[in-house]
Amino acid sequence: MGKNEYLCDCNVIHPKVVEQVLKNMPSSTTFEHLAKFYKLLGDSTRVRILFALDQEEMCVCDLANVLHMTKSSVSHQLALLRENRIVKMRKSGKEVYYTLDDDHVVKTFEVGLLHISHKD
Amino acid sequence: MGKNEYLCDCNVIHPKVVEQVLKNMPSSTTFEHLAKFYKLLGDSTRVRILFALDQEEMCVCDLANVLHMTKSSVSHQLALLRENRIVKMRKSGKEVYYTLDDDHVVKTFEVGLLHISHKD
DNA sequence: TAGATAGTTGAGCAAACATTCAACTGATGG
DNA sequence: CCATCAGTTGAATGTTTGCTCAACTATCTA
Repeated sequence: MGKNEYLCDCNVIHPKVVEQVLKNMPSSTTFEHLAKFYKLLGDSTRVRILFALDQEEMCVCDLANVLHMTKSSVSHQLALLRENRIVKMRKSGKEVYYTLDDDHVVKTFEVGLLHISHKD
Repeated sequence: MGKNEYLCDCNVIHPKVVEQVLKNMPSSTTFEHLAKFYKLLGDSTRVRILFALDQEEMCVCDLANVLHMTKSSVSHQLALLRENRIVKMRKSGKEVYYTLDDDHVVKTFEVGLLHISHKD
């Protein structure tokens, strides 16, 4: 996502609107963090993982069975979620147990589900 | 995302947990809709567009100037958001004005911003 | 100690995706 | 009618990304 400082190819039509909106825009970094967060929720496998973990603490094999996927595939996605502190893990014997690590994720879910049920 | 009915490569370790979670899991379609919704918010350009439109109704050229991008690029993203009924358009003369078409988007934003400010 | 099971990890690959470029439509004004 | 400006659209391109496969670590148990 390395952005150049390229200019747009058209003129401002309503200078006051542009000026006003520009004044209120948060930094690019803020938007990138926000987009990154939503992108993590923007995959059906990860959404299903989070939904499952929202109900129960689960180990990788059980998750794989619930999702009908390979351990590897699930583990890759869990690693991604872990790196971004959306889930956390706990080791116990041979197993690794995962749980949600973020209250906001649950709230985002609720709003998202509301959106879905409203539109489709 | 055409998923096969392939099996996972490991055994169930806690049958009761798996059974219980499986019982509560919504359909794959529901998760795909949900993921699709989040994926639409999972891009910094689109997030910036939505943030701008949350403040003011804007035409494509003004948006392009606010975002420092080409009309084409902005228009492509607006088309995507329009197809998914997240923004709507209104024609007036040569210009096309866009606004948000979904209350839930705003609420999702709030939760997302909360998440960001909490973690970083 | 050897074998089996739980889980992780990196490389490879195909599909999805964001931006660019160029050609196009359509409305305005001289 | 012609030139210009706002906006859209499709093809091309380079990047991102999700899954697979195979190799690996670690823990338990016979």
